[in-house]
Amino acid sequence: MDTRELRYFVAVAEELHFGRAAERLGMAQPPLSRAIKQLERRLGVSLLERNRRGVALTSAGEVLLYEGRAALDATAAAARRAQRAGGVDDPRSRLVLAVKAAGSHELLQKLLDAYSAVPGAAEIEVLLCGFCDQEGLLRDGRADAALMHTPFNSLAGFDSEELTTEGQIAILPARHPLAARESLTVAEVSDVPGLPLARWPSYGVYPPGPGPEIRDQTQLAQLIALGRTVAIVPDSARAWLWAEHAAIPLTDAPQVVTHIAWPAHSRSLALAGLIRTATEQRGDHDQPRQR
Amino acid sequence: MDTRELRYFVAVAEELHFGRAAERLGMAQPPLSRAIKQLERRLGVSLLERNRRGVALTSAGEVLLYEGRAALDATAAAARRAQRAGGVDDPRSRLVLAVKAAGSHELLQKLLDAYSAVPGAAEIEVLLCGFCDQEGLLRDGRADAALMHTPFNSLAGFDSEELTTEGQIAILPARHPLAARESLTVAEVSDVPGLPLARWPSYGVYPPGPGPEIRDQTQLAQLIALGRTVAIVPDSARAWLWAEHAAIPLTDAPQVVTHIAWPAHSRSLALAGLIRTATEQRGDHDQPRQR
DNA sequence: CGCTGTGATACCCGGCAGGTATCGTCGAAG
DNA sequence: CTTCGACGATACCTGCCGGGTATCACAGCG
Repeated sequence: MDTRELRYFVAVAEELHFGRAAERLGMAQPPLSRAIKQLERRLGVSLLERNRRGVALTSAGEVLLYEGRAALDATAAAARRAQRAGGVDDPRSRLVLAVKAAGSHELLQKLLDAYSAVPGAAEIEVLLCGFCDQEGLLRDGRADAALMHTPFNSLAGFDSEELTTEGQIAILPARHPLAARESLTVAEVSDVPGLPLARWPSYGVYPPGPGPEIRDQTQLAQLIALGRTVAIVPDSARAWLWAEHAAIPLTDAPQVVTHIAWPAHSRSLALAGLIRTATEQRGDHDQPRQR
Repeated sequence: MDTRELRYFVAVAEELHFGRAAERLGMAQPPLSRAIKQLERRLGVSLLERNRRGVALTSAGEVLLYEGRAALDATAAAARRAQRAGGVDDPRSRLVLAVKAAGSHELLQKLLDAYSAVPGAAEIEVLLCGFCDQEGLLRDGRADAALMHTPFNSLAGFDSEELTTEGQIAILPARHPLAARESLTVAEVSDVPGLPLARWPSYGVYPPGPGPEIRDQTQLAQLIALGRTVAIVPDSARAWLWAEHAAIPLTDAPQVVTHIAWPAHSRSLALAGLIRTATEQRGDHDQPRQR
C-alpha cells in the first residue's frame, strides 16, 4: 500500500465527503473516487459505505483510518528525522522538546540549565505549544521529546520517565465567596451555581459541559478574573496567578505527574543524554515553589 | 515521502549494494539508483556515501533506515488490520496471538480456556514461532498480541501487562559432572571447559561466542543431549526435558517475566477482553509445575 | 418534474517509473 | 603502467497510470 492512497483515504474518511476531501487534497474529485476504489480492490475489503447523501465508514474503514494515521505519522517522522539528522552537519545535534506553554517553567528551566552543562550536549529547541497535542508532535517527528502531564496526556506508545508529582488547586475569582475557604473538593468546585468549570481539550477533544472552551492560559486567566469560570489546574499554575485570582487547594483531585516522554524506539545519543539529565535532576528537584 | 521510495532505500541500506538491492526488489539497477537520488534530493540530505567499491550509510541514512523500517511496518500493519477487520463479516472477530513455540504451554492453555469462556470472545489464532521476532509481528500487524519474555524481548513501544515471573535453570547433559550439583551460578555454567553456552537470537541477532547457534528448541535439546552445549532457560522449560538432560537451578540468573504485549494504540474490544482475561488469571495462576 | 448535490464513469493527456545500453571511475592484478 | 572487472551514474526510450475535464446516474426536495 502506498502513502498516497492512504493519505487520500484518510482525507475522505475524515471529511466523509469526496468533494471536500478532493479539495483539501488539492485535486479533482473523480481521480480521488478512483483511487479509493482501487485501494478497496487492492485490500479486498470495502472501506466506505456509499449511501445516498454522503459516505460512512465500514468497520474496516474505521480500522484503516486509525492505523493509517499512525502509519502516515510514522512515515512523516522518518522523513523529518532523517532530514534533521543530515541537515546541519554540525556534530552538535539538535533536539526538539515540546512543552505545554503554561507548564512548569521552573522544571524546564532547571532541566535546560543542567543539560546545557553536560559535555557534548545537543542544542535544545523548545517547542512551546498551548493545548496542542504533544503526542502528535512526537509521533510525526516534529518533536524528539515532550514534557507531558498525566492524567491529561496519554503515554501510550511512548517511553517515559516520571519527573515530578504535584497536587491540584482550584482557581477562583478572588471576589467569589468560595475564595475564602481553606480547601475545597472537586465536587464543590464542579458544581458552583453560575460559575461553570472551564473546559480544555483532552486527547484532542473538548469534554462536554456548560463552561467556556479554553484555548490558552491567558484566556483562562482572563475569564476567571472576570468571574465567568473556575478551573482546576496543577499546583505549579500558582506561578501565573493574577491579583484577581484565588488559589484554593483541592483535597481530592488526582495528582498530576510530569513525565518526559519520547518515541519508544528512539536511539539517539543526544536524547539519551537529555533523559539522563532529567531523571538525575529528579532527585534534587523541589516541588514548585508556592507563591 | 512515498512507501515505494522508502522500501527502495531500506533495501539498498540493508544490502549496501545497488545491484543486489535491485535484484531483491525485482527491478533493474538504474531506476533504483535514480529513485534513491531523487529521494535524497527531495529530503535535501545525502543518505548514502558512494565510495568506490560499495556504499555506506551517512548518519541521516542510518536514521532513515531505522525510522523507515518502523514506518513501513506501520503501513503494512494498517493494511493488514483493515483487511482482517473487513474480511470475514462475522461478528466474532479474530485475534492473532504470537507465542514462542517453546514458551509456557500451561499459561497459554489456561489463558485460552479462560478466554473462550468469556461471552462474545473472539476466535484466537495462535501464531507459534520459534525464535522469530514477535516484536516485528506485532509492529507490522501480523499479530494482535504476543506473550513476550523479558529480558529476552524488549517491550519498548508496546503496552503490556505482567503475567508471571519465573526463575531460570541450567540444562546440562545428564552425564556431565556438573549435573550432580544442587545448584549453580551463571558464571559457573558460562565457563565449563568443552561445553560452550548455546546462543540464540536476542533482539534479532546472535550474540558472539563459541557456542552453537540455536534455531529451535528441538535442536537445542538434541545438542545438549549429545553433550555439545549447555543452556540457561526459564524454569518452565522443564516441561520439555529429555531423560538425557539434567536441570539445575541457578542461584543468580535474572528472573524471566512473561508479559502479554500489544500495540500501544490498539482499540479493539476483543483485544481488551483478552487482556482482561489474562490479567485476571494472573492472580490464580500457579508457577509452572515442576517435573 | 426539474433542480441540486453527490459519487461514478468515460476518455484523454502528460509525466514518471522502469527498462536497455553505455559510460566513468576506481581497485586489483599482472 | 596497463588492463580488466566491478559498480554506480547517465542517457534515452516506452508504456502505464495518475490526474484532469466532461458527463452520467441517482436520490432527495420543492
